[in-house]
Amino acid sequence: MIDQRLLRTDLDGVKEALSRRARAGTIDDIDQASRLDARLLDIARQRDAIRASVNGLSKQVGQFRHDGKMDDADALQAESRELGAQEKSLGTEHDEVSAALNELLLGIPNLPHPGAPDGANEDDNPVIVGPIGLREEYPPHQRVPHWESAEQLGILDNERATKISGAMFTMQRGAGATLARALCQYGLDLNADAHEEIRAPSLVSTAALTATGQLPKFADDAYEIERDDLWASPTAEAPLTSIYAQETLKDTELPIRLMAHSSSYRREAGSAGRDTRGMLRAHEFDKVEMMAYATPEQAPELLDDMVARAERAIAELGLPYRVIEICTGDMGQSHHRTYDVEVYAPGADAWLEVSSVSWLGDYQARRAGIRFRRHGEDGKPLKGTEFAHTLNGSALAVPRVWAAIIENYRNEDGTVTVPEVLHPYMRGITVIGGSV
RNA sequence: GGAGAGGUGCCAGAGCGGCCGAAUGGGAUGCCCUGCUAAGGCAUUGAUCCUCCGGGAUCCGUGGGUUCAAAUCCCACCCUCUCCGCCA
Repeated sequence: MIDQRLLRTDLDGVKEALSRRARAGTIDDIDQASRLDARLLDIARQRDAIRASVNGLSKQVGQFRHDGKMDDADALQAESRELGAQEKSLGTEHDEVSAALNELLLGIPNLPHPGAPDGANEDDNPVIVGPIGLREEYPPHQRVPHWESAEQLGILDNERATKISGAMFTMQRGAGATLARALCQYGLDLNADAHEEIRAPSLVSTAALTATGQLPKFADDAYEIERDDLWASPTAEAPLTSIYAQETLKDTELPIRLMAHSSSYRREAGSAGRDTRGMLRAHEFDKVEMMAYATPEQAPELLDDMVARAERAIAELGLPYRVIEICTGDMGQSHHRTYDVEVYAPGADAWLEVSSVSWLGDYQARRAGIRFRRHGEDGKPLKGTEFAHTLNGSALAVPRVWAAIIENYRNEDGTVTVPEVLHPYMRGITVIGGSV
């Protein structure tokens, strides 16, 4: 959520920033929100004034009754009762306007960082690193898409996964399953130097998904477990961000950096029919996620560090990759500034997004009620609190990295060499397929 | 799922429907006392919103209700603890 007060203090600035996002209707929503905000303020002032009178009268009533002046008390009670009726109607109006405003605000995207590149869509995302490790030519045996080679090797069995759960579910077997698990462990170990490992719930509350921005606007993208008012977490970002919801942290304990391996569940409602083959897009997939709570001052450096970590994971696997910055037209609703790491898969002949690292500003913190208190040089707490900044990003998205390994490391005989950094986790498997 | 107990400030813990944003104790902070420490004395110690900066409103698990007035009464829900059941 953007800062509601900006609607009063810098409406033009908000509009200017959000117009860069090229999302239809946003400016109208801002105008509408601004009007509602003004009205709400007006109503709240009136209501508070009436409440003040009622409170004052009630006190007098108490005094009169205490002194035995019942007639005076009765008179004041009557007066107060009338005020109460006024307050009630104002209160109803206040609640209605407040609900409408809140709904609007929850749908208004975050303000993009001034340095984020302008652009209309994903075609305008500038490449800022690489490509690194990309070959001029790929031999024919690496031009085989993984859904063919992996099925041949017997390490991917999506046909049977479909039998179990339907289309767009995947299943790895044998060395393929081992490889998927190895990637999780690798992703965690690589970042354990700076992150606390979390194993969080996979089913999360409506509040948790609202905090991160998936709700209310993108409800169709998530699996809902209606009976229990829970949602299958579409990313570990959701549970990780709600860990400190409604808490006030100390600036001295920031940044708090967490990582989690989790399964992620997505209905992929908006991308039905896209990337339906292999491991490129599935309803359920595993990844290792990084998350940070920070002060506004710490955030830029953390963003760079998290991108570097995502990059390093791919680089050390020996996969060709590049880093792009997401332009204003392609950014997610909650994002303030975002970088993607993409890996090249020669078989599918595509750049696959394997990490998306974002700085959310205080957008999610405001929704989740995550605050922090500053402390002075002398270590004493200062007056007041601020919303924290949050950042998150995938340290390693398993399926697409898995696919990229199968395609990039495919040998002429159809076997797949396991990247060296994964050897500690592969139970001795260094080559997939062939006579092991 | 069943039975019972409970959810109050940084912590513990009290709270007749009005004098309760909240006793008391602990902690923390400041000052005094003191050669130092300990002990002691005094004081301070929540957040959010609005503000004509005087102040006003709200918050005692959450949401409703009763009342001139609710931490206190009523209803629903959530969570925690104990016992039983079930279970990895």
